[in-house]
Order: sequence, then C-alpha cells, then structure tokens
Amino acid sequence: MATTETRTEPLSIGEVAERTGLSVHALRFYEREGLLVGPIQRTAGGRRRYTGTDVDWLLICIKLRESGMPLADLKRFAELVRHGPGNEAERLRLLDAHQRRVEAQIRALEECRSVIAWKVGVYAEHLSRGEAGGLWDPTAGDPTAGDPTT
Amino acid sequence: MATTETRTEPLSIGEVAERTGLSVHALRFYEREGLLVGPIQRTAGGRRRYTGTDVDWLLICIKLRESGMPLADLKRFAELVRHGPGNEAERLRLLDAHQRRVEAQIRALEECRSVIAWKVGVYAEHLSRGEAGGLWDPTAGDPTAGDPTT
DNA sequence: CTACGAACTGGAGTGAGGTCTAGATCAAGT
DNA sequence: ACTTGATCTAGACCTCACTCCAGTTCGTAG
Repeated sequence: MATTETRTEPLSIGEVAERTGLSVHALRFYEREGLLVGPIQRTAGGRRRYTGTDVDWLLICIKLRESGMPLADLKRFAELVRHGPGNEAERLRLLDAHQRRVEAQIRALEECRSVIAWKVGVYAEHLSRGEAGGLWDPTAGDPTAGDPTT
Repeated sequence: MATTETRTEPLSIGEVAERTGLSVHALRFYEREGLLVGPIQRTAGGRRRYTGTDVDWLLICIKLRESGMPLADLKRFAELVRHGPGNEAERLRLLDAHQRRVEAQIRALEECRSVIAWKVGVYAEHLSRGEAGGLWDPTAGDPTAGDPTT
C-alpha cells in the first residue's frame, strides 16, 4: 500500500508528485497555502526534501480533498495539527463534520444513480424495441414516465 | 413528490427557483447556455413561463449536475433531446458513461469515508483516554497508525 | 567547463460554474 | 397615477483550485 515503504530516503518534489498523483505545481501551491503540517526540509541548494511523514500527510490531504473538503478547512486542520496537542477535540469536530458531509454526499449520489439508472433503463428498453416516439419530447409526453425522484 | 402536481399553471422564474432550489440567476444562465430542451415560453411582456415539462427537465438536470456531470455534457444531452428521435443510442451512451462515473465516485467516497472514520476513531479514543501525546506530530510519530489507505 | 533537466520564486492566467449590477420594463395593489 | 416588487438584458465580476510562465539556480553527466 501507499505507506508500506514510508521509511526511505527523503524524496524530491518530482518523486512525491509521481507517488501522490499531485502535480509539482500543486505541491508547491499546497505548501504556500499552509496546508502542510511541518515546514518541508530543504537541501543546501534550496530544494525540497519530503519525508515519509510529509507524504503520509499528503495522502490524508488527498483523501480529504477527494471527498470534497475545501482547502480552507484542510488548512484549518493542518494548523491544528501543527500547533500540537491540546486541540484534539476541535480536530475531531472538524473531521466528524466532514464525515457527515461525505455520508450525505454518498446518499445523494446513490439517489442520483437510481434516477440515472431508471433513465438508462427507459432508453435501453426503447432501443431494444427498435421504436421511435418522442421520449421526453415536450410535444409528445413520455408515457413510460414514473416518478423520477423516487 | 416533485412531479406530483406537474399539470398546473405555468410558473414564473421565481416560482421555479423556489421549487427547484436553483437561483433565478442560475435559471437564466442555464437557458443562455443552452441546457434546456425547449425554448421557454414568454408572456406578452417578455416574462418566462415554465411548464411542468420544463420543470421536470430541470429536475433531471439537477440530478445530473449534483452527480458531477459537467455543463458541457448536460448541454450535449439537451441538444440530443432537442433534436428529437433518432439519437437515442447516443443519449444512452452519454447517460451510461455518466452512470459509471457516478458509481466510481461512490466507491471513491466510500474509501474516503473509511479513512476518515479511522482517523475519527483515533481521535475519539485519544480523547476518551484523556491523554495527550503527539498524534500525527512529526516529532513524535504515531504509534497507533495502521495503514490509512486500507 | 559545458549542457541540460529538474527545481526555485512570485505572480499572472485558466476554466468551471455561477453571481451580481445597472438600468429598464412589467404587473398588481391603492 | 403612483408605488412596489418581480423580471428583463448584457455584461462584469467572483471563488475555487489549480496551472503556467519568466527568469534564475542547482546538480549531475560528459
């Protein structure tokens, strides 16, 4: 899995981009925006060196982003973690609220899926019968229409 | 449900906004962008009058948008419907492709949910034990860390 | 040393999806 | 007739989350 070889040499920005799927642009952008917990180490020449911990944090960030957490919330969460122990209750509230949003989103998507599946079914049946006839044509009505919202 | 009283008087843009949850701005925007199937009727004075069919189409649009269909695809779909019978196979392909995307999205969200749930669990346990100790603090490591991606 | 790719910075640009403004018009109530 | 509130149009503006660019520096291979 993603964290199986966490304890390796520090990685360059390009390597992290490759491993996480984020672009190097996005990685610098996230850093500028304060979405990372620790300051990223630099080489003598100023290049970033990401540790396993940095990458793990990025993987969490990616999951949170993928599930729709806005960058502002992610930033807030990073700040809390950065400021160390003592604010775990707030971190929990933040994550818990997000979890609820994700669950609501899943439910909404499932409803969308069933509406779409119904519509796909209407077209598929229509095509298998090889018949034309104003499907959802305002001038003809749709005799097969049930209730799309149920 | 949303379509229980579809056969009523035509509605003003404000009434449609109220019933669909879209803003009047968004309704005009959708029309300008060609996302609607039929041209919306107008009163002598130029105000829009939405029929039940118009509203039904909007409700479908909302479900497709909610589930992440880009406006460009929605526009394409509206064009197909507008051009009447004969292109049902393409409509089906479009919807079917979208359905797959929705399903993939649901699976991705479920994975996110489990990662978040795991993290929520870590914090909850931590708080219930009333103990501090560098949770995800780079300087301390996280002894409870399993594999966040599984 | 020279070349060349990868990385650096700050800031401008992009695309999606609306949202808002200005100024005019319409329709209903008093 | 007057006032009020909803609607009209065209077009400017906004947020979000990046993405790209210019010009420069780093570091490794030949």
